[in-house]
Amino acid sequence: MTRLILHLDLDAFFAALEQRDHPEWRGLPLVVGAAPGGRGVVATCSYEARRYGVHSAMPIGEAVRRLPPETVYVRPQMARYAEASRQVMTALERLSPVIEPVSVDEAFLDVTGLERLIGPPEAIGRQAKMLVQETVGLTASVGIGPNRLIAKLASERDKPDGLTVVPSETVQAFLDPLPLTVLRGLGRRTAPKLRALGLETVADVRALSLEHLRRLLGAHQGTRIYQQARGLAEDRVEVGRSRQSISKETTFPEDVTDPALLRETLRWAAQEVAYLARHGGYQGTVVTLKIRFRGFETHTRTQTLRMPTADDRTLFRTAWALLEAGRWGARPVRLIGLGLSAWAQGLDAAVQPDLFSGANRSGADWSGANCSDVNRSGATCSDANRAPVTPTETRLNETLDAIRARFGPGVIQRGGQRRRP
DNA sequence: TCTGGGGTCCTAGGACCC
DNA sequence: TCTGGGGTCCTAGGACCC
Repeated sequence: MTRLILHLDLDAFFAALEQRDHPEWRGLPLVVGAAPGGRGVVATCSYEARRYGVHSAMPIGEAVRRLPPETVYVRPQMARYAEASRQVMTALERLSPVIEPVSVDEAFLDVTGLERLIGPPEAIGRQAKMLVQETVGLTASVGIGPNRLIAKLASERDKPDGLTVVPSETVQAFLDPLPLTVLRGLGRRTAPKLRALGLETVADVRALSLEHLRRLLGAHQGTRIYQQARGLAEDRVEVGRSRQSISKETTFPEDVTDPALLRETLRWAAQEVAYLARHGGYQGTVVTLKIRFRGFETHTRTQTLRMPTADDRTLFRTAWALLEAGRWGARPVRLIGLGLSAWAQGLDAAVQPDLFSGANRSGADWSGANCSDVNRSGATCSDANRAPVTPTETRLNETLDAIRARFGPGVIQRGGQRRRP
């Protein structure tokens, strides 16, 4: 049976939200991302900025070089964006309850059968865009097709504020002239392998045999590309997919050799990850340490624990032990971070929300307390309403403030948004 | 140009067991 | 003396995506 899959993508989401809330920024090039002069990239930029060739993931320095002086630079406020995203997703549920958000600004909906209620696919698409406009006052681009790949490519066809429907009969004609990089999995590394053979478009890829593609890209990847080139892809939309891992990492404004600062940063990451895990009802058994040295050389080390945990001290101790076991010496560190994954069977958030966070609801006052002996169930000082800052965080903030004082404001990027006293 | 942060999934090798 | 095949788990790295 042919399904009808709808993909919706909010146009320049972060930038559009900033311009919505700051009328004085409308019509100007606007960049959401790292501070100019800092060590980061563009997260999103307004369409006015895109005219200068600026795009997501471009190093901020390069963006500054290209953009005119009147450009507005803002730091991401993820909490605000997440809230708007939730509003959008909730509104779209009224169109179809079979919805799978894939990121903060994108979702797939299975709208199979809605034609009887609403009308042709175009009418369903218009309905989706209207819901977004009414809810958050933003435009979205919508694509509709028989599977996720086609729906997604259709939404990219006509941006911003576009609506493209690709019926099954026209899938191949739609796909054939597109550059081969539109296929999922043909990126920076893999695409050149095919270009080396003189291939440019999806039609060119379709000329290769399954065996040839499997030899070139590996059995799994080769098969997937072979199918995608023929318009065949996943058409299931998974409701309530739960996450597989939680991580926190940070790039220092300047490479760090001081072990104390690495320790404090790792402790901060452990607290953040543990906090998120407990509030999501997760306990994980695999701890990952991530470290990136000067020159961008990146390593990961993992350890599988005997017992699942969401305790920040366990995460920190495990990660620190991994770091010491790495024997990397005193090389300048660019980035450090920590992750938790491999949830205890049957205990993820979808099944047992908040199973592990009950102990955190006591309302006890941890502020300024020594949190080393709170309890064994995962509660620590970093919970209690999040308002009091932990001693660890205070120390980290002091260190980061010192760096700010040396390198100027705005250079410190710490992932996510949080309440600060 | 000099590369964020948060993710997902895959591969490949080695250990270990039957 | 030399040497199996399969399954599972763990680990490191990498490609890719938004």
